[in-house]
Formats: sequence, structure tokens, C-alpha cells
Amino acid sequence: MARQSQATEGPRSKRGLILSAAIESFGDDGFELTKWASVADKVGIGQTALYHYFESKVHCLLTIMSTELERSSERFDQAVAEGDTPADQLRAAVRAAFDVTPQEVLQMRILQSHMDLLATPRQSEREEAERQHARALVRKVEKNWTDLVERGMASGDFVERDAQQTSRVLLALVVSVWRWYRTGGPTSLEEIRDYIGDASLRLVGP
Amino acid sequence: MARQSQATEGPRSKRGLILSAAIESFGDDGFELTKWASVADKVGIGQTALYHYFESKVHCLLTIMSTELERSSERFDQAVAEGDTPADQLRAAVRAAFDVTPQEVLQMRILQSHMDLLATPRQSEREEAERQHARALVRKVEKNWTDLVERGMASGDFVERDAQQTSRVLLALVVSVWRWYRTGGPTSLEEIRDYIGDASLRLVGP
DNA sequence: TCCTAAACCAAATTCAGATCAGGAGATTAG
DNA sequence: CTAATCTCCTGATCTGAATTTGGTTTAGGA
Repeated sequence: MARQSQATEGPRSKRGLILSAAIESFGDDGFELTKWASVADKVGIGQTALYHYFESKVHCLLTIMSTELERSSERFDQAVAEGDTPADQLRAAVRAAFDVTPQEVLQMRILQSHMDLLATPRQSEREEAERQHARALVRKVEKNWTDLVERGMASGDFVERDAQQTSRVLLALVVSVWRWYRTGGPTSLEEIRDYIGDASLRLVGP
Repeated sequence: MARQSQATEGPRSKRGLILSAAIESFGDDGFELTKWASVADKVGIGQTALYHYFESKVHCLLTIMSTELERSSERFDQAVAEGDTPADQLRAAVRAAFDVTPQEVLQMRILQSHMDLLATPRQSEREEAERQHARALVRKVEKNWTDLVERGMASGDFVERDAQQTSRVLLALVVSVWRWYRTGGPTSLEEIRDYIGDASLRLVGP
């Protein structure tokens, strides 16, 4: 049973290295296909050492998901603060969503591929806590978008429609990209960002 | 090692029962969480009997995915044949996508949750064959939508834009629903169908 | 009746994830 | 400075679910 280690990152901690290695493996090869032991190999530690930092393979996955959700949420807030009108804010939010590093692309892919993990409770206490945390963040992100949509409808910038459905659809538009996008692929992130940005405005328009 | 049994469904074959049980379990509890043995229990056979029909748990999953893709593709063709203008056809396609039984909802959920499985090759020959089959069907569905979009742009009914991006976004709109929709939930399928239908037209409009 | 193929199963095996029982080196309290 | 206590780590071992082995049973045709 692993002890703690979350908040207090010791100086010789390999937690960050493990997370990076896991993100690469989970993102490139998929969570199920990557052997937990191979992550240890990549970092250069024994398999058992992983359990010093994470309670389980799934706990590591949930941590990656939470981290990414936290980042997305922050970026959204920053972006929205920049815009004046709801339309500006929507554009900024989409722009922010696609302003990501290659590692963050992997994290988004991992997040989207395992969203369903957040639906069912976990046996272990720490995993369940991490799951709840991630769920709360998902709700927060959804609320972010819903609030933006509602502001837009209230001000008359967006056409009045079911705000929840609208925000769900907007969010789906953005995150669906990570299912097929590959860094170095034929379509550039800028291209995608512009297309999705336009599409978003069409969705809230007449 | 399982022998054959695909094409020739014997009279006492339990293949269909196994598939139904698996769809229920995989859909409700998730693929990873459902124990392969529990599917056998549900059908009322021993665990090993499953291997008479499927090479592995994953092979069963891939079969479910292929089946659903085949059905979706057929329904799309039917729906499009009904409409006259591209706009009619788009509406009909969306309508058809949401005209599903509760079991088909589960199948769509399973399909969407494990799309990433199609990305990486399988070791076993039969699994790999089923994967290739599913991949081909995915491409076919994507082509269906892209063709529809291109027809609409050519005729001037839809605004001229990148057809691939547009069809991807339309498809994402439709399938994203299965991530959160639950039968008996607060939102009805008719409601969703109408909202997504409208949203689709907005996406191809000015 | 005898034979074959489909359908089935109990027991053994495998393998990846997880646990156990420590131990060495840094850090801190006394 | 020295004992207690962390942090980080390892080798041996365990566990449980998927799969394999090596068959037996059942139904239907010749």
C-alpha cells in the first residue's frame, strides 16, 4: 500500500517523470495496451517503486485526467477574461482550447478516451477521491461553457436556445478533435482552431 | 482456441444471446469492469464455452462495434434516399441516427467508448480481421457524411467550406450524444434529435 | 446404430497488476 | 552526533481474470 506524496513533492521525487512517461505511453499506445511495468522501465525504476507515488495504474490515469482538466479550466478562465463581448469570449475560449503543447494533446486524448471511467465509483479510497475531483472539474468546465452561452443569450449576442444543449454541443465540437488529431498530421492546429471557432459562432447564431 | 462459427449460425447457437448479454454488460458497466465470466453466467453457460463463439473478450467487443457500424451505415443510406434536397437528407440522416432502440443506444455507447481500439493493430489474426472490418466501416460512415456535405456544397444548399472538417464536425455532433445520454434520463431522444438536427443545419449554413 | 460436428466444461496455465517485507540513504528531533 | 523517522526503492511473492488444455456431451444425419 502506498503512503502519501501528493502535495509535498520531495526533491528526489520521480513523480513528474512517471507522469510524463505515463502520458506518453497512455497517449501513444493507449492505456490498456501499455504495461504498467513498462512505465517503470521508461523512468528507470523498479515496477514496485511506482506504488510509492500512485496507488494503481488507474490512479495514475485519473491523476493525469484531473491535471488536464485543471489546466483546461484555468485556460478557459484566462481566455474569457480577455474578451469583451460573448462572441469574443467564445472565440477566445476556442482559441485557448487549441493552444496546447504536444504533451497536452496527449493528455486531452487520454482524458477524452477515458471519460467513462468517471461514471462508476472506484473501490479504493484514493482512486475514488481522485475520481470525485475529476468529476467536479468536469462539471466546472461544463458550467464555464454554459455560463458563457447564457451570458451570450442574455445579452442578445447569441440566439436564445436551450443553454445546456448548446454548451454541450460546443464542448463536444472542441473535444471531439482530440479523437482524430495527431501532431504532425496533415491538418494543423491553427487550421482546426479557426474552423472550430467559426463553427462555434454559427452554432450560437441564427 | 475457438474454431469458426461466424457465418453459419447453428440452430442451438448461443452467439446471439452472448452478444446481447455482452452489450448489456459492456454498455451498462463498461467493458473493463465486466468480467468475461459474468457474461457466461448471464447466458447460463460455462466460461470456456464463450471461446467457442469468440476468440477473446476483445473479439466480442470488436464484433459488437462492427455490427453497430454496419447498422448505422445502412440506416444512413436509407435515410438519405428519402430526402430530396441535401438539407432534407441531412435532417433525415440525423433523424435516423437517433431513431434507435435502447439496445442500440448501448451499442453506440460501446462503439464510441472504444473507438481508439481501432487505432492499434491486434496480435491475433481474427481480432485483427475484425478490427480492419470495423475500420473500413468507420471510413465508410465518414465518407457517407462527407459525400452528403459535398453534394450540399456543390448544389449551393450548403455554404462552401472544407468538406472533411465539416463532415467531421457533423458526425462529432451526432455521436457525442452517446457519451452522456441515458435511456430514461431527463432529456428525450426526440428533443435531442431536433436540437442536433437544427444545429447541423446551422453548421452548414452561412 | 454409429459417426461427426457443434456445443460445452473443469482444471490448469498465464500474465499483468498489485502486495509484502524489508533496506539504504537523507532529514530531523533531541 | 545519534536515534528516530522520513522518502524512495527493491526482490520475492501473491492475486485474479483471461485464456488454454484436453477432453465430454448432445443432436442430427447416414
